[in-house]
Amino acid sequence: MPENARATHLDAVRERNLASVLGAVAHHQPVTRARLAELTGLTKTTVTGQVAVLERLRLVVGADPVRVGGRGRPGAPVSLAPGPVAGLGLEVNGQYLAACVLDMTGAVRARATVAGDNRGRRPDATVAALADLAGRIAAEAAASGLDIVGTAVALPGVLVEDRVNAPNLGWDAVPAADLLTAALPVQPFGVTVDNEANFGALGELWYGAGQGAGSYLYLSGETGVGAGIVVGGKLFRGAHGAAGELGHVVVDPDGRPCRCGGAGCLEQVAGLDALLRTAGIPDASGTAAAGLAELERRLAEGDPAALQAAAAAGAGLAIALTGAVNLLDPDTVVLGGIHARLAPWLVPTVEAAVARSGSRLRGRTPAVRAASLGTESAVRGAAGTAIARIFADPGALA
Amino acid sequence: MPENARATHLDAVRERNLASVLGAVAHHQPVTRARLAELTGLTKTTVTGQVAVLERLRLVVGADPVRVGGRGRPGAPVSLAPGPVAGLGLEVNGQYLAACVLDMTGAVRARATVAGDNRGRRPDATVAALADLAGRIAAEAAASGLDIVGTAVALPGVLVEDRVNAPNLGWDAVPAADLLTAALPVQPFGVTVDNEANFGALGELWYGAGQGAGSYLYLSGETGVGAGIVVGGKLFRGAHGAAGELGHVVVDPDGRPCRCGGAGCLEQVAGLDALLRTAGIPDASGTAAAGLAELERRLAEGDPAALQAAAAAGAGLAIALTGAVNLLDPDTVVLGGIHARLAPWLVPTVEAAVARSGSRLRGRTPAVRAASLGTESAVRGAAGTAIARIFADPGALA
DNA sequence: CATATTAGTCCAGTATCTAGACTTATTCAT
DNA sequence: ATGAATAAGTCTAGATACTGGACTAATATG
Repeated sequence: MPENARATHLDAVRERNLASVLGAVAHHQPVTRARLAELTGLTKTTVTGQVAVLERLRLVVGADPVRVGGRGRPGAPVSLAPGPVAGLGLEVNGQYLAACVLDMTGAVRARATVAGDNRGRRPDATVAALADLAGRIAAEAAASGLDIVGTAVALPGVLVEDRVNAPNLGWDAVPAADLLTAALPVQPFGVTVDNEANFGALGELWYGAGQGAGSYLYLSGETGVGAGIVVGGKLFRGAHGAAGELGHVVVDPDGRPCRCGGAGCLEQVAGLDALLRTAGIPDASGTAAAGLAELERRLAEGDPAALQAAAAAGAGLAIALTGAVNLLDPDTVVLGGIHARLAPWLVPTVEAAVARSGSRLRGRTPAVRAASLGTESAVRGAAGTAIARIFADPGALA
Repeated sequence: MPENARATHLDAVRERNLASVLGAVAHHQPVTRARLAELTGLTKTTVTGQVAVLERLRLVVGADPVRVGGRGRPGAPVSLAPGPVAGLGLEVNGQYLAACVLDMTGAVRARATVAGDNRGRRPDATVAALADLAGRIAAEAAASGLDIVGTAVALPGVLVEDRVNAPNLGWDAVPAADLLTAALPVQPFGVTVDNEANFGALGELWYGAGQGAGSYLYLSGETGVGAGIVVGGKLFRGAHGAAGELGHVVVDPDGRPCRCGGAGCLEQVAGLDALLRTAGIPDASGTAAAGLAELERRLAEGDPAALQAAAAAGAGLAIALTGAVNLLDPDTVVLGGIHARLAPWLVPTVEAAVARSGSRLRGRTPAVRAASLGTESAVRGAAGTAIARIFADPGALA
């Protein structure tokens, strides 16, 4: 039996149309009310009313009347307001905490990072440190006239029923959303928690290398390897929110056993630890960043072990991504995290494999690119998500 | 910049609520208006009005007042009408054409199959034969008081921008939807064309082994191997509708070259041709069904070559499905087509592999089952899709 | 047989959108 | 300069769909 649609009431129409007008402003700013009416299919009357609401919510402001030289009365254009409404993105990582404030226009208005080893630290201690960082950056934002209305937090782990498993942090079934909601100030849009790969995918989609792609796959490589899947501009989360575990796709049936219980997983050839091991770089624990830098140096020099490590990673990625492309049919594949840094050694292999496989079926070959936001993909995506929630339901600010 | 919602008008509210009421009837029939008001969150007044519309459209009918023994005035329940509104499903396959008529309740009201080799036949000839079959079954349905309002057609190929590539039929960029729309009578809901694996997935979801699964993966094995992906009760089509090409996931990097351009694809170990080859069964062309029967016989006898073929297919499926499960996070995996018939020899291997990999991350292990509709999965899914379009927009019948 | 209880209908009221007339602001031609 | 043409934005009336509560209908209970 097909599923059924949820009932809608009249006020829902208003809310939807408010979101629709705000979205049209975002995509076409600066834009007049008359043009908004064309864009949304609503009448001028309705648009005027909705714009008035959005102005009252301080989400849009009147812009300078940019005349191009038409005939009649010139329109009074509106644009997204560069404040005071803002969203906060936070990120917890093995090596650092990061924060980033975005205003409605998507501009970065504040950012901060706190280095420190979060692996093995107690979850509540990490959450307290994050709340402290959030408090400081919120104060900084307030000083420049911004008001944070929602927060999103990127974690390096899998969400299972509102609990987070993050092996690289030593977190096991931690109710992260609850802890964070309790630790952070109350906000109209509350706190959203998700996987670092998912937010990274959105970050690159909105502000980085994924712009313009309707559907794409973002590969997030650190110690572990994960993927964020975007379809039609939205995250694909799977049935229980655990989609995108690309790191545990089997790329070598006879390969090394993996901490996931399987063997020959992608993570065992393309994760940071695996790369350093194969390249013969000592695992000076806690200095992952240093290890990566050393690997890059040796690759640039042409060190054979390093090149072999990159080749193995490239081959593994090629197999895993070929499979993912056949299964998901994306526009674009973006390599993020360590794989963005190693892109020169990986992209050609991956691109060739993806182009070869299935090309005779699909006709079209997805582009393969390196991420362009570096280590910021996930925080930016998180902050963007906080903003996106405002776009989805601006009326909730009232 | 986040995407924007489309504007809604008042009449859209009416349409949505009409669909909502119809859906509630479907899921809870027989059901009174008062209960429908509770279920949908609409008022009794509104529900009464909507039910009146649905009765006028002949989608629901009054049912016998089933009293359980409450106090007050007994309700006058309504149920889905077992006619005259009906949907038609069609399927084109290498070896046969099939058709199936479903009424609103999901009951099969007519079915027919025409055997014949469609491989290499000209697309327009195949379409003409299909239209002929559709005409005959529509006449049969009309004789029992049914009126077909929409048709869906399952094809063994990939859709690329409204054109179908179906290597097993010899179809290359055939504008199937246009040909079929022209060949079939005009209907309110028109003609929907999709992949056989996608419709098979929906067929098993609604009427077969996938019932109750929110998200699942349906494996459709014939000469080729494809997958239908259902997420949250809806098909996942990917960016360009070509998602689910599981047959071309790499399961053996050193394996045989494949017609897709790659090498070591799943299809090369788990497709029907590959299975027969490995089992040493001569490829008596055109008798695929006979080949499969022979393979089953030899497996039952314990023939070593046949067992080896099944083991290789099982191992390949295990790798491909493990990857798919990690990427998509479904509830359930359903093996369809030839793999349903071979399930006894495949399910244990696949189930063990899927349970092993990623279990430490996700906690939950998807169930692995054989399809239960046999060769009918795809036609049933197609017919169900025709019906589903009525459920999605009942007002379009007016 | 009266009362309680629940189903379904009727009717007035509210919120939202639409349509078209009207006002305002600007350009272009005379 | 001045008036016609043009386009933006506002105002008013009207249509539509839902809500809420009063009302009628049908049945069980005591």
